[in-house]
Amino acid sequence: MARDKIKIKKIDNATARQVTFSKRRRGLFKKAQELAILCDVDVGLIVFSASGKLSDYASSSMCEILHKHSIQPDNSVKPDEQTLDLLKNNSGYAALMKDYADQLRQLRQMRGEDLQGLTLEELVHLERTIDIGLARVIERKGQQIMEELNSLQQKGMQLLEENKRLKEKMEEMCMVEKQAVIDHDPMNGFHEDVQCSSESVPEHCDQPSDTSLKLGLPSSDHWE
Amino acid sequence: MARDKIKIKKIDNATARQVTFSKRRRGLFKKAQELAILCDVDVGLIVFSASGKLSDYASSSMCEILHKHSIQPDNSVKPDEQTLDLLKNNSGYAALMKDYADQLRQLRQMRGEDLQGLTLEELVHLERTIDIGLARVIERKGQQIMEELNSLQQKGMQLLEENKRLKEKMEEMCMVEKQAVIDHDPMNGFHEDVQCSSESVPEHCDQPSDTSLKLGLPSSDHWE
DNA sequence: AACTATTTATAAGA
DNA sequence: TTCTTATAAATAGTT
Repeated sequence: MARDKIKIKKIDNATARQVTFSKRRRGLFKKAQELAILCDVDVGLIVFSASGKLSDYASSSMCEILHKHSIQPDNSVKPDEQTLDLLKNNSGYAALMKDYADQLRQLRQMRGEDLQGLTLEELVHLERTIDIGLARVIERKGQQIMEELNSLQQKGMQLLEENKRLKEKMEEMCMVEKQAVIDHDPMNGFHEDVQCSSESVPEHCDQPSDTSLKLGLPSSDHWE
Repeated sequence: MARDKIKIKKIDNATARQVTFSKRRRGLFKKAQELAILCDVDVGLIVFSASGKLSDYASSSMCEILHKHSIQPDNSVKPDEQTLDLLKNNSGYAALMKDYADQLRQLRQMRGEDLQGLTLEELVHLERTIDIGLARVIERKGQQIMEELNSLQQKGMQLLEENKRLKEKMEEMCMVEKQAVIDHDPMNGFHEDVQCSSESVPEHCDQPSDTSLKLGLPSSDHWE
């Protein structure tokens, strides 16, 4: 672009190359900025020198531009690769994957899968681990059963009390009504039979049958 | 840069702006490519048009450039955010994390930890799962024990046979030697006592004691 | 880094 | 969008 026309290929002379790099890099960044301002668009430019030094320009924030770039629908394949690349070079991810694989193996082995490779000692250790876990689960199950039984019992008691109270109240009411009937309508005994039946269930009683269903008591082969 | 000099500020006329965008974008990408080739450096360029369409150039892969960018020491804060951002917006990672968390929970529960939140039904199911796993581990342990016992037994048999063969050979040799002694050195009976002792152990016998050590038989409280 | 002859990019117009 | 063209900008080689 001056004095001589040049071919676009790597400049052999290292010094000349470095000089050209400085000049053209400045020009490139200027052009990038001009484009962003003139046309009101987002521009991101990243340049690594031969020595690995970074220079970048971003009309907004490079982070935002990279993010936009990563979620462009057209590049739906790219960001995955990119993400994977970032992940693979990310020690945290590597550790996570290791943990994940390790966990999966342990879980499978606790379920009795993939036991072929284990030594007798490892099998014994695994058995003990499972045994301990099983004991804890059984203990917790027992507690849970006791809690639910107690809860049921309490509810039963409450219902009984409620029932008793209601009965008393009803009888009282019947007495009052009877008295009223005696006082004002001595010929009508109809009310007594309907309203004072001991079969009646109060409406605000919390579904007693439903509670026992929710308990879901285990079948006998699981009781300890 | 032509006909008229222009001020670097947003072009008001939308059409003119779009035209300039097209022209300058092409120029910018050309310059970027030239810089990369001439100076043998990595260049990455990202441009979003006003309508949000992306165009990019990367001398190597954009992926590589972004990665380099992300690990530049100066930008050590940025890439973390960026990586996290990418990760959070990446369904694969989200699924992995979900799996990971789920696995961890299952593993802990099989070990008898974190049981508080489980219902009685879940506890019963967990118990059955563990029970099945335990049964498999115990079965596999039994197999392993049988295998190792058989292996030991076989080795013992081999040793016995070897021993027997050696004894026979020795006796044979002693006979020959005796004969030779009788033939040529009737006064020397020394060799017989040393070389024909039945206590000798052949050198190529595979460490029999070591095998039993490796077996690592379990303590009695784990036998079924 | 500064200079300058040229090449290149591009603004405006078609 | 593309082509044209006058002119601004960029820059290769030199100092």
